[in-house]
Amino acid sequence: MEKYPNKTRLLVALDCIVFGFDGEELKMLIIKRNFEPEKGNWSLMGGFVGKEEDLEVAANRILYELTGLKDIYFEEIKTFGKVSRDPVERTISICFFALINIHAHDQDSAKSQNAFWISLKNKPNLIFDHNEMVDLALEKLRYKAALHPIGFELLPDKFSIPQLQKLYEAIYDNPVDRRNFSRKILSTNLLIDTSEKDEKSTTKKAILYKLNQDKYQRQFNAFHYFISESMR
Amino acid sequence: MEKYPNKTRLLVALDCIVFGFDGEELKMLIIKRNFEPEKGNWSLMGGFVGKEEDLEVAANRILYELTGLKDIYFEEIKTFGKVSRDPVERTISICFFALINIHAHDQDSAKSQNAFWISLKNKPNLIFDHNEMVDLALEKLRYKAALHPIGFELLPDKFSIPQLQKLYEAIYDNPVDRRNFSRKILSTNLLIDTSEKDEKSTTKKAILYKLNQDKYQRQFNAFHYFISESMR
DNA sequence: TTAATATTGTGTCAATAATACACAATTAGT
DNA sequence: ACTAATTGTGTATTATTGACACAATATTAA
Repeated sequence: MEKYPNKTRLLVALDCIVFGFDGEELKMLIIKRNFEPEKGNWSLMGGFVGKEEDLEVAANRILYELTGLKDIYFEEIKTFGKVSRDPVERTISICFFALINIHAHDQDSAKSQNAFWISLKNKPNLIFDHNEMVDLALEKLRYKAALHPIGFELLPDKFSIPQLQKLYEAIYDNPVDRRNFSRKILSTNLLIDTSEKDEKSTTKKAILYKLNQDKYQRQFNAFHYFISESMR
Repeated sequence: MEKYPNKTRLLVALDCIVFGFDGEELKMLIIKRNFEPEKGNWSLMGGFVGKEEDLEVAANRILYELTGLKDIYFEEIKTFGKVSRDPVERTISICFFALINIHAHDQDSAKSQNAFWISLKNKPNLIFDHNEMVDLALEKLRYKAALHPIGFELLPDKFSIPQLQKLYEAIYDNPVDRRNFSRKILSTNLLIDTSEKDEKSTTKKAILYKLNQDKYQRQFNAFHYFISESMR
């Protein structure tokens, strides 16, 4: 089994920031720990990598345990590896963030993990280096969403442009010009008019669009400049 | 020592793609292995993370062993963790790329590691998943260099705009319009005219510039769009 | 000494994109 | 039908990009 002699073997964990959007604020899932160490304190969802488990498989497993969802959009951020980052025993943690439609996840899965949605603005203190992880995740989300059509992952299948705008305003905590935003989004040709309207609205009902999945996947890595530099 | 019971501990390695530029072509350092496994074959420079060694410290150690340089620019790419990626024993590898001035590194350090510079265009087959790592490193370098002034890390302290242009042409394997490139670079105000000239040139000698270090560090994360989308 | 050659620095112009706005249309509730 | 809130679309100005031309500098060879 151990064929490289005299080498150190370490615990390898994954920790995940799950972002969601409720129509008003950017939210994330955190866990109230009901186990030691740090029982009762807040942490990110995580888990150890199994002996015969690929890293990607472990990430999907952890996201599934938390949300009951498969094929979630997620992205690696950084591997945290300070010697004493976990005071119990040295653990390397591969940190990633995931984006989900907040209304689509399984409530029971979240409950079983003791998970709660909180607004990024009221984030409590988290254990270990998890605060640093969240800061980096938000930074990466902002970076990525400014250039690539990543925001759609946080919305339902059908959504209006005002909804999308509110999402961007929540991500960047900054107002966006309605007219210019709409023009930019429509010029990408990523949206298909469903000819339905947003019935939730109390005044003029906005047109609901869906993603052009083909184009979305083909052009995902293209630059779009959704958000101007000064706002990021 | 082992305080999380029943959990798997894994070997944790680092593997590094070191890029350099000789004035004509984009190059990288690879190792001819004189040890088993895969003795005689080509691989990336790497090493295991020590028992009491921070990840960042290990990365700097490995880069120092290879190049004799400290404070090198490097950036994490991804952590590779397929179960059977190392056929000898399961090993997680944190992959990163580094950029150095090819003329500044220590030849003896490279020799002691059995390292050689090769052009990206003549890259031989590498062991394990190292080919995949190089592909990803090049992709990340192209992405990053298109938006951020990362290219300067590959040049000497004093360099001309034509030199910088040749570097970008090498990175993207594509010709660049001289006039527009020059305008774009100068408009960033990142360059300071040293009022010296490039004596290597056989015709009109180009002006040598140096980096405005202050501005470089302050605006590193600003978007610059050095390279148009169609070229990346 | 001058002409030829290669390369560098700078300039122009049209097309495109970004920014800052204004106005008309839709819907629910008075 | 009038009001209030919100949505969809338009327009004028400014800034940036992309395609191109030309003059200046340095070396080499006639």
